[in-house]
Amino acid sequence: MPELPEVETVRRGLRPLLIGRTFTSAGTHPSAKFTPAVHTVGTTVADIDRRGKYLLVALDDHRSLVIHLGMTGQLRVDPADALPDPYDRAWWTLDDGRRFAFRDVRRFGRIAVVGTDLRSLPTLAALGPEPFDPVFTPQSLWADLHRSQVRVKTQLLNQRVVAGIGNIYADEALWRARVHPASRSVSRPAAARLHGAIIAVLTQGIENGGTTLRDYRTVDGGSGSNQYRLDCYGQAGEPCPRCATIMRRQVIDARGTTWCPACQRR
DNA sequence: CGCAGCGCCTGAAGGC
DNA sequence: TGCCTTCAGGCGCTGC
Repeated sequence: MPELPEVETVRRGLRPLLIGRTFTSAGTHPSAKFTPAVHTVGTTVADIDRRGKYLLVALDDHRSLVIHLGMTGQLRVDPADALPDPYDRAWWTLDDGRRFAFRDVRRFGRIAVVGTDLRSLPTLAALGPEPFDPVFTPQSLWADLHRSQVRVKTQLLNQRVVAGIGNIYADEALWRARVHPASRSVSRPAAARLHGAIIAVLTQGIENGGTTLRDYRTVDGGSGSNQYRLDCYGQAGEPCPRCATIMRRQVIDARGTTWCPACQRR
């Protein structure tokens, strides 16, 4: 599932391929999740940014093409003679003849085109701080978590306390900070550890080009390597890398969750 | 306004 | 071998 490190890796791969290119035609799957893509025809890509898990393709008319990869989304730039994939949900012809494609088997992804003000898209307006932004501090994390009784892991996933975390990096950060995922309150020292752990696991994820468990691919079709560096996610039944206690898995607020019952106490 | 619950999707994997 | 069921889960929407 593409989270911040995966989207950031895609962003970095896409920039040299798309910046300066003009969309000369576009087509989509009939779902309204993808049809807005056609409104970019005739524009030129000025830059590619990211906000949380959203890819922001800045266009030369000051609008932005916003792409969320959902669960199974992939972005590719193919040669002119490449065969289209049956799971391509949106595709653009570029002025150099190549083809830009958004492949998304489960169709959990979506596309929007917005004007100058990105906040006009409610989902972007509601997003919490970027984890690498200086406004995201141990104090702000504690204060935001403290405001709600919702379980800490669920708050990390809701994109309002901080943007960009999904199930993999939530489990990793909580493990690293030694915080129980189902906790409904977190001490100041625990929030400080969690703040550092969030930044650390996301930084490591970016450095490793993302986590490829199944669908996630880089722009060139390659895999990331962070799946070989996971301490917690998917490690249920294995010994904890820190204390050797067998790691446990349980569904918490409808999300599969793995933690160490010894290191991560309530 | 906060939040719980539901629906969207389909391939993979497991059971019989 | 083949059919059926279950599972994975981010997010938009609805309604309390």
